Amino acid sequence: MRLSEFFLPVLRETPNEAQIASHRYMLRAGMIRQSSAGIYSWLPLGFRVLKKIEAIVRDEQNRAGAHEVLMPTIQPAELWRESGRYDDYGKEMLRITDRHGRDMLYGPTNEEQITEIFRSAAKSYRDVPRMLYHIQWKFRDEVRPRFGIMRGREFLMKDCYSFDLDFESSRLAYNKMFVAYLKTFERMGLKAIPMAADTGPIGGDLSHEFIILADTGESEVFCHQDLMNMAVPQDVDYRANLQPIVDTWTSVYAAADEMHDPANCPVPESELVSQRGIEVGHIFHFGNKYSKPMGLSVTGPDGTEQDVIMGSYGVGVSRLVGGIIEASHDDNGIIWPDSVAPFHVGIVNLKAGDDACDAMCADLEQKLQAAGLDVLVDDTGERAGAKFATMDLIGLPWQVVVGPRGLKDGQVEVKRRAEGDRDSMAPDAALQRVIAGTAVDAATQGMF
RNA sequence: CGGGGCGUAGCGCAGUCUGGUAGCGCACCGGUUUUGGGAACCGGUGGUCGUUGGUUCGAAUCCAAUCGCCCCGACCA
Repeated sequence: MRLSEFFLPVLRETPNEAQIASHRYMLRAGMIRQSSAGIYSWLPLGFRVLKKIEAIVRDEQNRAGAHEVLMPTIQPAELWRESGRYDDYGKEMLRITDRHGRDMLYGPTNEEQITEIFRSAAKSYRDVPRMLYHIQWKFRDEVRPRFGIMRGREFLMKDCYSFDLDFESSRLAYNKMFVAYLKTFERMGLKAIPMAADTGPIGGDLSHEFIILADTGESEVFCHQDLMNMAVPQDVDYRANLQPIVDTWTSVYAAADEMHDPANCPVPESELVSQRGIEVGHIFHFGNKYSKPMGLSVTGPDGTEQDVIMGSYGVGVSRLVGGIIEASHDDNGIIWPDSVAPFHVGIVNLKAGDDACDAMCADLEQKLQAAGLDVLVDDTGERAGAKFATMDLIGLPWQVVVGPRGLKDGQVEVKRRAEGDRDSMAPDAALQRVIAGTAVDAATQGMF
């Protein structure tokens, strides 16, 4: 991609409404634009990150055995009257009346909708277990949207729903999602802590929040230090028994500040870690909370009708964009993990229009693309300092600097955004270092 | 929903107290000299001062209403 042809409206100064790092940088790096309170447009750079995160979430859901569907954003009120939540949900639900006077709503979540879909199709115990998910925009009319994309009113969420015959089977689904979440967040370069959570308005008796660690996070998390270094399982067989993995992760102390009681904490202070964090995922087992009132049942092996046992599993996809920035930035801008970077490498042409520089940049771009990397070439007429500042701001993992001075000696410079140091080397060596040093996520390969 | 703050050019701000017809920096356009960490100089473009009503000879400025946005708290993917 040539920057001279791209749409990247960077801001040199921070808009005064943006207080936290992710909001400031998303606005400055031209990733998003605010439409109204808590509602944003995604510009090309932000859109690429959002889509890459979505692709990774999708890939892990598929691996766990869930099937993707797509439900509408607008739902009929009748469904919510069936579950009883139409009256319970309150002002957070955006209610709409269509031209015929029918009560509709913009979905804040999809338990009712998925229950309706499943009940119309599932009749026998042979139709379960199943897991269905979708990645769709939600709307919750928050009283106070804030922190940019992190607590918007409109947000992109992956929500998965499990359908099982009994509790024990449902627990297997819960465990699959638990493990899938560990892997999903790790794949985005995040350290996620699963924490036992209140089941809240959705109800039920088994629930975990997944909190990613970031110094600027909203809530404080207390946990045993062992959790910090716990290895996320690789190459998981989702048909195998996952209970040992879940047990390993849930046996270690972890609590949000409202649940944490320093006086009665089982972990000695020397082993206790206190960190700030952001909730990016939440999984619930909620039994027959929806299946019972909405009449979702199947005929069991013994010929009796049984309520289907359900769970729901959410990931805040758009929130993750902000969450990753909160977890990974410095004073100069964003530092993207390879897997979700909008481009893996930025080539800085210090003298656009110079034949040698132009040719070198084009050659590097072509070879990096051939190796499967997403490449942004700054071929604008900006001065060097401005180009460097923009590159640091948008946070691409690698920068390759091509200028007449270095090129005279057959050298280009390679800079790793995270560490900041620059090395001069021959172009071939630069290619090799960047290609070898980039972990392109398979789910994002060739997306753009 | 309680408390606080702010709406003046794309962004950051001054001007409001004390009314006299809008300004600064950056950005943008043209030119010259420059060119390896946000260049300098010259010349330009761009604003119904959030909106509506009122007071006044005259309102960004005073009064009233209204809309929007942000921050703190309670609540949430």
